[in-house]
Amino acid sequence: MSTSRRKPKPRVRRDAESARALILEAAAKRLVSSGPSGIRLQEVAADAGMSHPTVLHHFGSREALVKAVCSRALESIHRQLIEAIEASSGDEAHLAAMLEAVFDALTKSGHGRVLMWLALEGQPSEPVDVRLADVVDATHAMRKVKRREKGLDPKTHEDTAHVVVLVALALLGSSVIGPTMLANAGLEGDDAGPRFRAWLTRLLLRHLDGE
Amino acid sequence: MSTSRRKPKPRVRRDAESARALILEAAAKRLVSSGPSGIRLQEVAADAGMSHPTVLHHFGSREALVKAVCSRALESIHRQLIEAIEASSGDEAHLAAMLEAVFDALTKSGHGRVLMWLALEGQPSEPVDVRLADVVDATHAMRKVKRREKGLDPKTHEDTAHVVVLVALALLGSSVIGPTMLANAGLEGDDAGPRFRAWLTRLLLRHLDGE
DNA sequence: GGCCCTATGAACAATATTGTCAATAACAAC
DNA sequence: GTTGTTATTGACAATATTGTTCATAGGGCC
Repeated sequence: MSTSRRKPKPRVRRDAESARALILEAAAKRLVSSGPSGIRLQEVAADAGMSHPTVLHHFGSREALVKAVCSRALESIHRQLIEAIEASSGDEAHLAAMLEAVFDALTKSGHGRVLMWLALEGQPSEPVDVRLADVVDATHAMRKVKRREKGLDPKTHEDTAHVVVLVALALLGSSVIGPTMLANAGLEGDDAGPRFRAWLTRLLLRHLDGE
Repeated sequence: MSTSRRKPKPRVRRDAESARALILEAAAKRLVSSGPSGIRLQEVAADAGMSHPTVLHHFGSREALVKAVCSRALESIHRQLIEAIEASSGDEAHLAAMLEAVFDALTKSGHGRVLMWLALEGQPSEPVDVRLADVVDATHAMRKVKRREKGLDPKTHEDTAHVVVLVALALLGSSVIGPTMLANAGLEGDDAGPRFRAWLTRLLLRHLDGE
C-alpha cells in the first residue's frame, strides 16, 4: 500500500471577474427562489462550484453579496422593462404585445418575484425604484396625439398615470400569484393567463382612446 | 457576604389556551414583518414574554408553529374579506366603499403582506386559497340583474371573473407596494392611494354596468 | 527554473437557531 | 397538607451560518 496520499487537491483557478460572475449567477437564482434573506453563502458557493470562503474573498461579506446581486437584478429588470416597452411603443394596436412582453420580462427570469421580495423585505425608507414616471410620460404623450386625431376630449396626466399603475400592479401581481388568483376565481386551463391579459388589453384600449 | 442566592425565579403560569394565544399573537406580528421563514423561536418567545422552550412545549416544533400561525392568518384574512365584501354587496353604488373596505382589510393588519409572503415562499403544489370563486359568482349574479334592468347586453361569467381578478391583483398589490408604485408613477401626496382607488372604482363601474 | 501575485480551500472560531431534558414551580383536587 | 398534573425554564446538545486565518497552488512574468 502506498502511504495513501490524498489526491493533490484539484483546484480550478478563475480570474476575479469570472469568479464574481459565477457567484452572482448562483446568488441570483437563490434571490429569485428564496429572496434576499434566503441567500446562504454555502449554497451559493456550492452552486458556483467553490467553497464559501472564496465567495467571501470576492465580496467581502454576505451583506455585500446580497447588495450586489439585488442591485444587479434591479438593473436587469429596468433594462428588460425598457426593452419590452420600447419594442412596441410605436403603435397602440400593439398594446397586447407590449403587455405580454412586460409580463414575460417579469415572469421568465423571476424578476417579478425579485421586485415583490424587495418590496416585502426592503425598508420603506428606500423603496424599490422602477421609474414608472418615464413610462407615464411617454404613454401620455402618445395618448394625447391619438385622442386629438380622433377628435376626443383630452385626458389628464393623472388619468394616464393611474392606467400605468394599474397595469404595473396587475402584471407584477400576475407574475407572482397569477395562476393562483385565476384558479381561485374559477378560471382553469393553460390559457387562463393569456386570456386574462387579452381581456385587460381590451379594457385598457377602450379607456385609453375610447369614449 | 450572603451566598448571593439568585432571585427565586419569578414565574408566571398561564393555562395552555392563553399561552398559545400569546404565542400566536407574537408569531403573527413576525409573520407580517418578516414572513414565514423570518419567524424565530427566540424572538417570538421574547415578544410573548416567555422562554423559547415554552413555545416548543405548546407547539411541538417551529414548523408546527409556522403552520398554525399561517393557517390562522389565512382564516382571519378570509373572514375579513367576506365581511368587507358582504357589508356593501347590496348596492353597486357602494363599490367604492367596498374597495376601500377590502383594501383596509389587506393593509391595516398586514394581511396583504402575509398573502404575498405565502405566495412567494409557498410551494406551487399547495397554492394560497382565497376562494375568489364565491366572490365571482355573487358579483356576476348581481351584475346580471342590473344589466337586465338597464336593458344592456349580458356579459359572460368569465368577464366578471376577469374583473374580480383584476381588482384582487390591484388591491393586493396596492397593499404591498402601492405607495412605492404611485410615487414611481409621479403620483405624490397622501391622497394618491385613495385617488387611485376612486379612479379604479369609476373604471370598474363603467365596465360592469356601462356600454 | 525562480519569483510574485492572488485565488482557493481546509480548519477553525463565533454566534445563531432549533430542539432536548430534567428540575422546578404553580395550581387544582383531595 | 399532600399529591398529581403540567406549565415553565435553565442548561445543554446539535446543527447552521457567517466570518477569519493560513497554507497552498495556479498562472503570469523575468
